[in-house]
Amino acid sequence: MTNDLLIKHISRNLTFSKTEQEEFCKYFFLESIEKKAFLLQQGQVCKFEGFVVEGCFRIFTIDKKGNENTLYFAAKDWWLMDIDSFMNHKPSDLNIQALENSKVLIISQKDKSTLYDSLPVAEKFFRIMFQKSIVAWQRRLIRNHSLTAKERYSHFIENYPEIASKLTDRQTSSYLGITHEFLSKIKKKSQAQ
Amino acid sequence: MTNDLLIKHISRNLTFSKTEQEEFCKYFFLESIEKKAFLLQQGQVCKFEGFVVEGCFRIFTIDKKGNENTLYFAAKDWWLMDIDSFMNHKPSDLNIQALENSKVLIISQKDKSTLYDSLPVAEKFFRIMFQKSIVAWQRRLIRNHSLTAKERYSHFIENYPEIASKLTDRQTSSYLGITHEFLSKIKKKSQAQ
DNA sequence: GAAAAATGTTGAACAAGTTCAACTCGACTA
DNA sequence: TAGTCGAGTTGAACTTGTTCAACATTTTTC
Repeated sequence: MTNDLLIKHISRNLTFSKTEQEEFCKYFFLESIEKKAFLLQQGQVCKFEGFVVEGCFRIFTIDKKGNENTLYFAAKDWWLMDIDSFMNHKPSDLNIQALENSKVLIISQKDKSTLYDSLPVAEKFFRIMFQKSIVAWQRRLIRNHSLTAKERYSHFIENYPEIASKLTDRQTSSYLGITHEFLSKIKKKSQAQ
Repeated sequence: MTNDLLIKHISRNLTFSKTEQEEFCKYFFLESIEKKAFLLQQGQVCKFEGFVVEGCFRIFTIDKKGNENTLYFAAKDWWLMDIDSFMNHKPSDLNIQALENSKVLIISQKDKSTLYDSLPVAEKFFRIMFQKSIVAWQRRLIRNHSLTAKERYSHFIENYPEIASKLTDRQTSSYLGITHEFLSKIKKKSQAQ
């Protein structure tokens, strides 16, 4: 079952009964996305939430100067959406693009509200997920303020080696908040040592 | 009642019945904190969650070089805690300090679990709060990557004038991720124009 | 399999932001 | 009342990271 991964993921955080597991999973359907295809493009309203089963995605914005800014990467076991757009029914600033052929368990916005109503423990589950997510955002902000580009790069490849290995330097640099030219220079320097 | 503000705050996001409001509020107690006093210091485990009723707080870390890094400011109507420490019962990296004489509605960790169990709609409420918080963190990260220090400063004082007016330049600069010397130079330049 | 397009590399000039040290000013304290 | 302490200012030298342009290399596309 493709839902096995989702159930395992839930169980890492909370104990669901068999019935609860089934109720939770029944709203999700599996979708395959080809490399380079977009699950969401800026301007669209995000009407789904996704859980990555296979592959990898990049979530990024494009600013006024045309620079891409990567918010995060989502590999297997990660959730995927534009929360702002999803919550407030407004056009998204984000692009969600597959970095390779991928599979995602999708739940529609409508079904998500139904799920919350029918299964109170789903509220608890997502409340915990969101809490964890905040911790990650806070830590990333502190790293951005207190570490140099080189230190952030090292941190990234050490902590997310599987993701890092799938990326082009341009994608990595847009996550770190530096230019790709400078990343190239950082890499050269660390080789030299 | 000191709980009026809390009830108003909830109502902005969700509709609670009178009974639910009472059940929700009964776990909170009001605490007064003097200017410069700490609600939490790094090394301690965060065993509470707070809702600011009056005053203002600064939540910050101190890194290895001794630099202060402000995560956020919490004025009236904001929530206050170290989520990581609270969730995982581990020593906090954060300091929560009152910038002026302040009042906070406090709920203990123990009562928070009781509240979640006794009032399912509390799960929904905090789930929504956390979602909103993530949106704010994501936006801040993008600003940090795509705007200059001067632009971030302008954004801050335009969007949070009440908070900004209470801060010293050192506090502001530690929020923006720059040195206080550089903030001083930014301010001088924008005066000149 | 060739052409086109995107990716990575390098250097030189530049801009943004830091560091350190010296100085001013007010506020609190003995 | 003097003294100290923390906050803000300024300048000079420095470091980090950017920009632009040229070129090499790989990947994609037809």
